Amino acid sequence: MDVRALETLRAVRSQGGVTAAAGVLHLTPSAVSQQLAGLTRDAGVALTERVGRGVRLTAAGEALADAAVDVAVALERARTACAVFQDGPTGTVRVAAFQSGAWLLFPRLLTRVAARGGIELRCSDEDVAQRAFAALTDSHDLVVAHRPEDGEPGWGEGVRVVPLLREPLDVALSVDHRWADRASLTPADLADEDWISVRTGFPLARALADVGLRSDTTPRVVQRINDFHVVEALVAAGHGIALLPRFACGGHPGVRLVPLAGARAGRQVDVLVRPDVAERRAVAVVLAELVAVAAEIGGGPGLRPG
Amino acid sequence: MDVRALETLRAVRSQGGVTAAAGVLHLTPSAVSQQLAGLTRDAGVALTERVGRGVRLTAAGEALADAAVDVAVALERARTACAVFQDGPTGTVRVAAFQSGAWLLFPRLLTRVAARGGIELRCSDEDVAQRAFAALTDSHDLVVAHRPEDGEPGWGEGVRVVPLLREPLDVALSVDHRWADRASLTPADLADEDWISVRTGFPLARALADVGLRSDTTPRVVQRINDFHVVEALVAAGHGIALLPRFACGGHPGVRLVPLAGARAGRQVDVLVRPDVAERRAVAVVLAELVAVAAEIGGGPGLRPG
DNA sequence: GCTGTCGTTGTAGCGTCACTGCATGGACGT
DNA sequence: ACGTCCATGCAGTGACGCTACAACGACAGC
Repeated sequence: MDVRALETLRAVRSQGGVTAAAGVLHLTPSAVSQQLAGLTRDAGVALTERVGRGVRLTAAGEALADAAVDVAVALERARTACAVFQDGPTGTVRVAAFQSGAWLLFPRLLTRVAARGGIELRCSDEDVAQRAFAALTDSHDLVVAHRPEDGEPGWGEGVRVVPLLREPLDVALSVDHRWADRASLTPADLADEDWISVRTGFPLARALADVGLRSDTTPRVVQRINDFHVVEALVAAGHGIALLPRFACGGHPGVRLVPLAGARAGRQVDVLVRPDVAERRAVAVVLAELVAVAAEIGGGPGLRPG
Repeated sequence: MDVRALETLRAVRSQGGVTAAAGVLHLTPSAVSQQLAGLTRDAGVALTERVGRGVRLTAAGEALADAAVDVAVALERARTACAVFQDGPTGTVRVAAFQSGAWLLFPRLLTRVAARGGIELRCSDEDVAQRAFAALTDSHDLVVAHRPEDGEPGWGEGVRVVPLLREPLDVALSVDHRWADRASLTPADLADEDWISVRTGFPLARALADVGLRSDTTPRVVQRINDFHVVEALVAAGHGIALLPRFACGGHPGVRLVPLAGARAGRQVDVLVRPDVAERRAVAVVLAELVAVAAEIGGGPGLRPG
């Protein structure tokens, strides 16, 4: 029973298909298929079953994929076991984050990690839908993801979740808006406004719908923009209002953030990491620094990154 | 980091050398050496160091060998994970035991396992010194070993120990001996007798020395025979007396076993199994049957195998 | 001190195995 | 009904690990 094949099986599960798994493994789909065939032969039971034009893991496949994670963890522990006998944690760590999270965290994180020395950070921002965050753990060591705070915390199977911070969502108004000077706003106040939201399937889309539920209305979404800086520009120009995270936004001079009263709106920012990757000392160090950065930001709501 | 190489490192530790490890792995010493070299390159630290004309594991090597056991366990769990989705436990299990243990346990064990079906037993008797028992776990799934009951229970590193039974040691006399009809004997009674013991380094050699200590004498050993049936034949012919285990001996018509009073003498019978091998369902079943057989024997001291 | 032997380490040759590329078959959407 | 996408099977090729052989170092005996 080959470890590479087990890793492949795990990738097929998290990526949801042979071709996608081949992508993150830097292989051809044919190679993945052959590894699965060999693994199935070793296991003696079917591990995948065809569903439509794709494949899905059987119950046995799921169990084996779970076991594959344990194998990977044990292997990584083995690497760590002899790594302590040499120098400190070293190597490159690949970190992915959604844009506003990247804007909020990466500058401080890079500073702190550079100060420690020995670890090279490879940061990248990824604009993916809610369900796609877990799959990023195949190509990145640490994945900073966000979700509605009241949503289920289920990110996916075989992925460890480390909470970073809860970020309140404020109402972003143009400074020329009639309520720009209000200390707070209720859902009822916002019933008849033009809204700028994000694309459906992305974490903050549901947060706005939840706010609408409080006033028994459906928010009138006139634009769907994912990049918050673009949203800010639109809000400043008076093209609508938006729900924006407090820490990551608010720098635009033409935009005012007003807290929401009578409704609890927020997003939860988590770090996703595969258990085996988490065993790497360098990854553990970066994760700890990430938590520290989040504590700094969450502790003082007015803080800016840098 | 290859799992084969990790397994090789573990074998080098338990076998105490490259050539011996190559033997149990069915490889040439050159292949083992190359695997070690590759593993050392991956680890970044020296895993072995030369001592005399052999090698020894460094601290890093020991740590990595420990981790290798965990990897093997995880891999075996993976196999078991999908094995539950097919049929019951199956396969062949290799069991080794010292001679008198084999005589005592194998017949009943074979009967019980055959009654379950699906598992093929490959039994063998091994006459090795105390320290060599642990190394047998590389070539056998289960190893039945024995040791003086008051000795340290340390069998070796990375091996799981399951106690089977404690077996008292009685004094074996010829039926013509002047004390053959005594109900019990004290160490002082035996101070001036000719003894038949086992070869030095074997478990029961120390038990006799301990009995001698109780009477402040050194037992006069006139023969050293490892096979208890040969010992019985010599005792019956009046060539000396011996310390023999109660359950495994006593069938000879010319020999009488007399309990020892005033001194507690016994041997402890254990099963040695590698943690990864213990994960195999078939091995676990056989181990459970072995424990059951031992309970039968230990429960009624007069029982004979069959 | 020299020699014989044992055990580990390096090198050339070879076999095996896994991956690439391409072709095939099935399933969904237009 | 056709095109597209995805998974799978098959031949070719490359790399990797093993065997066989040779060399070096270390211990024991004369």
